[in-house]
Amino acid sequence: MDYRRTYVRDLFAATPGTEISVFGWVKTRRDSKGISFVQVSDGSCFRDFQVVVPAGAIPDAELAKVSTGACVRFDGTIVESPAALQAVELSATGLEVFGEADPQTYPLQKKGASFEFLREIAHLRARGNTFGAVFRVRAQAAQAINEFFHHRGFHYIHTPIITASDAEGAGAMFQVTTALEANAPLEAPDGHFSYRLKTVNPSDDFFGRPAYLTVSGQLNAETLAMGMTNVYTFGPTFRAENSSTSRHLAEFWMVEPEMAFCDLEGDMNLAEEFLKEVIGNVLDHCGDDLAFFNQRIEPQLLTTLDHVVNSPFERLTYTEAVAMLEASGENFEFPVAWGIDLQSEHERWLTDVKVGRPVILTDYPKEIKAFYMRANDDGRTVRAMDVLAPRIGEIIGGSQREERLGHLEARIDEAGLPRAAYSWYLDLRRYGSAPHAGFGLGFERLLMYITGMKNIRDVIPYHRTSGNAEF
RNA sequence: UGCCGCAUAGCUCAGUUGGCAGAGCAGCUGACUGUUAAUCAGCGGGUCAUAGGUUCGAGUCCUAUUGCGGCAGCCA
Repeated sequence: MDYRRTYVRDLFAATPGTEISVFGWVKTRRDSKGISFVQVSDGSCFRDFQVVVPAGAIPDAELAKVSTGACVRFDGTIVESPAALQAVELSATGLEVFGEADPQTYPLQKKGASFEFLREIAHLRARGNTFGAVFRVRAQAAQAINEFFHHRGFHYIHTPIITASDAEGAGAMFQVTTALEANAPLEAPDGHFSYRLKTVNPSDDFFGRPAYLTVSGQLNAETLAMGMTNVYTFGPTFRAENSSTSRHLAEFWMVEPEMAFCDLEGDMNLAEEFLKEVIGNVLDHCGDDLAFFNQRIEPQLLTTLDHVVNSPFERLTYTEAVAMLEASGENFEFPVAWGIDLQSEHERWLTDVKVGRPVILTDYPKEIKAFYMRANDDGRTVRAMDVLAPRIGEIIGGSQREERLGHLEARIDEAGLPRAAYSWYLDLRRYGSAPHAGFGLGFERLLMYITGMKNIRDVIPYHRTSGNAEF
């Protein structure tokens, strides 16, 4: 056995008469008198391949093991199929069952299960249509992201997962420590365990100081952009927010480009090109998977994605957006006024009702944005941008960074943050500072947009949320 | 964290005013020479989430707990 063999995705174009083997997992078996049909899937593509077992070709006792979920190899000959749904099929002469799946206990069935139930058996859900498609699209989108940046001369960098910056302002953080130890074994019979404190002195902790899981690679990425010009990170990110919504995870993947010699217009141009190219790439490479999502998950999916790829994004300032919301006549739960942070309902009205495609909002009030965003001359707004997408809301958040030392120090002071903790970040402005900009894109939110999946927990193999670290 | 909703067979769900626990699919047994979530016949399958309470009687009403989901906040 070797990875170099013919996969299911290639079998549909196999020449009749070819002797070949099909490796995979059984979706269904249909029996008629003297003949059986077995659908075999190996995850290489959306479709599964039909194997025909003629009368007497395989002993009944062996064929009986071929049930939904079993792992098998069928040997045989490619033949033209007399039926309409496939051009060719495998006429089986031999069978090896690698692993049976007891039909009495195997939890998956050919009829659909709810996504909530499948989350409980996440270790088995990659075998189904939906999650096979989700994870193929995920792989293709990740590939497309790397290609997008590679073709534009961006360097792929790796920023630290563990950080000592404790005040980046991007959200609650997970502390990383060896000072705490679980007392009882995790498999304690009563299911309870407690913690023991090994030290109360930070200097005795592993890093000699408080340390956390990163909430953003941006500040580190800026340091590499100030020397390599165009860089990006693509890696895991952590938020300890106790948020239980369909679009938040405690562990998620984020794409963060950072560009020297770039302003907010350049940043917006990159974000728009990025979304169009990555979505276009997935449209080109995952047609069967997207057709499935369009048919079973989100009826307008393909229309929407084509529209995104082919039409310009709407660009509005925060001030213009607030004026539109105020003139909308809508009765919002949270009233609109200049200076407020836009609520989900406001963003949804702008994207889904007013514009109908992605919207880029810029120049937010400085009070509701992070300290590192570049101040505008009006004294009250900053060069921030959010890309809002219909259905899912904010998908990208970015800004032109404050490159002027004095302005940045003032903002750090205003925010009540300790300058000393940012000495290395301030050094970038002290020595050879440059105008620069970048953004962060939530990879899972992009996948929700591309697949039409409604819950972010269903576009990542194993979701981590508050109260859930299963598998 | 707040508000709301849900919890009945392996899965998806019905269950009327409080009165014998139901269906489809899956499973098992059989039928059918080419099926496409095959079809047809038969069979088995339940601590109605947990703990209390009201009642002659609770899947159904009340309380608490647990789990799951939705929305909001936080954000990507």
